Amino acid sequence: MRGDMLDIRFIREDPDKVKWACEQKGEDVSIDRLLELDERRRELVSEVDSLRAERNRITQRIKEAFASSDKETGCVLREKARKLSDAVKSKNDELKVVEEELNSLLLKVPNIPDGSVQEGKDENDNIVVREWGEKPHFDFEPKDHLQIGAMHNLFDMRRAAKITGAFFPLYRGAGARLERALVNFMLDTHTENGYTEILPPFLSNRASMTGTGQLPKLEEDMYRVEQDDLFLIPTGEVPITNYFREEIIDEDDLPMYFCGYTPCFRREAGSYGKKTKGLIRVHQFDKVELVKFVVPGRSCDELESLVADAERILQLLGLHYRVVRLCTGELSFASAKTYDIEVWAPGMKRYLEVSSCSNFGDFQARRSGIRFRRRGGKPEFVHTLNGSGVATPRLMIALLETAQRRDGSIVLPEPLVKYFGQAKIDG
RNA sequence: GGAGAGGUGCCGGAGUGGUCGAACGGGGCGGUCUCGAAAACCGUUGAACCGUAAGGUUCCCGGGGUUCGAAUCCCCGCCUCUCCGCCA
Repeated sequence: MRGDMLDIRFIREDPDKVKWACEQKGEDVSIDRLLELDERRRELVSEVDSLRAERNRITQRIKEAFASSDKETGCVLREKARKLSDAVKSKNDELKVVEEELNSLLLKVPNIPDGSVQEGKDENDNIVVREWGEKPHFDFEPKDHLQIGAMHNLFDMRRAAKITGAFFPLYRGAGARLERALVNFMLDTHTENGYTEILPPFLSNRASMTGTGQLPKLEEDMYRVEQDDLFLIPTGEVPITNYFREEIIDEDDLPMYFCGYTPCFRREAGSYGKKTKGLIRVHQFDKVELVKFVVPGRSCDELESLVADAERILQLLGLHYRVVRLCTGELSFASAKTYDIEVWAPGMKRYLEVSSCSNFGDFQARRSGIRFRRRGGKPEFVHTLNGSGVATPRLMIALLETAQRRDGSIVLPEPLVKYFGQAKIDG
């Protein structure tokens, strides 16, 4: 359906489409400059190649000359080869400069929205594609998670701020145990459903961050360990997707499904004060991530089932939610198509995004060199997908607010009981 | 952190300045044989870039350097292994 998008060839063939994508996603990249560089690059490559070809021919003759003790010819040729080598070098340096700029521009070109995504500017253009369950009714005024948390001493944001800084969470007692229970419940649910569990490193290097598309754009949004040039992962997507960076996967091994628990670290630069009460927006949160590697033709269907797999968590917990298809303007840099899952938090009286499920097409695979080979064929890029299945803080918010009773106790949904160890939080 | 060893194709493993994109073995693929299979035998089997093509160029962990010429020599980095130290 879609070709080799974001391949330089694709950009060459359909620059308008790429420009449109940049516009839709609000990315400022000069495609014209990029094409200019591309053309210059090809010119230089030809020049360097033919210079080298000639150099190689002479080099061969030098060998022969010396082998037949024709020192004179040998020396003359050697002088000639030396000059050619110098020429190769300077042309090649020129080429490197061009390639460097070309490359850095290329890395800033966003993925192209899939044809099934509606055009739009902001969240008002997102489309609710379905809802599950309904908003619970209370015969009392439901408390929000902060009130509930305070009542049962589940978190302590104030002291967490002392330890680290504002907006770092700290769970305690039943709160900590509930967090742990949720993570385990989700992991078990997904592994029973065919996902292989991964527990990856929580820091990633620059190459990995570039591979999944966090870099270069989001450098400022990530915590960075300067000394080692590593980044704290903003999502489990990064380490899990990069698991296969620079590899050629056997076709028979596809599709591959992985899930993994990781904490996620986000600086959330500039977002203070923006609906950031309590646990809703924090610098560190836990998440179970789902990642798929699939054959190109399958990724559309795989996205639908990925969303369904994430939804299952909320269904099992009996939480009302809706699924939203993001418009072009709301898509992330790397995404071709994204569904958000928003769970209803009765205390906050609003929907909270707990999952974002995306099809990246071959965008990430291309950047990270993740390929597969069909029988007897040439390597091709896989398609990658991922989604949260799901993020805990907001899940916990929705759960606490939904499961509260008039007396302030929390009655846990049945599937969670064996993980939590008891059916109720009270007293 | 200290001392050594090493990173070569899908895998194992040669190669230590030209004739090497790379011996040899295994695997894969195709074929012969067979009722079929195994075995045996024969053939084939890396990737990227430029080019309509013919063809050319590059790649032996990554980056620099020496040289007419580097997988092969030198320097830096990354990674792996062994030993010592330290530590959860």
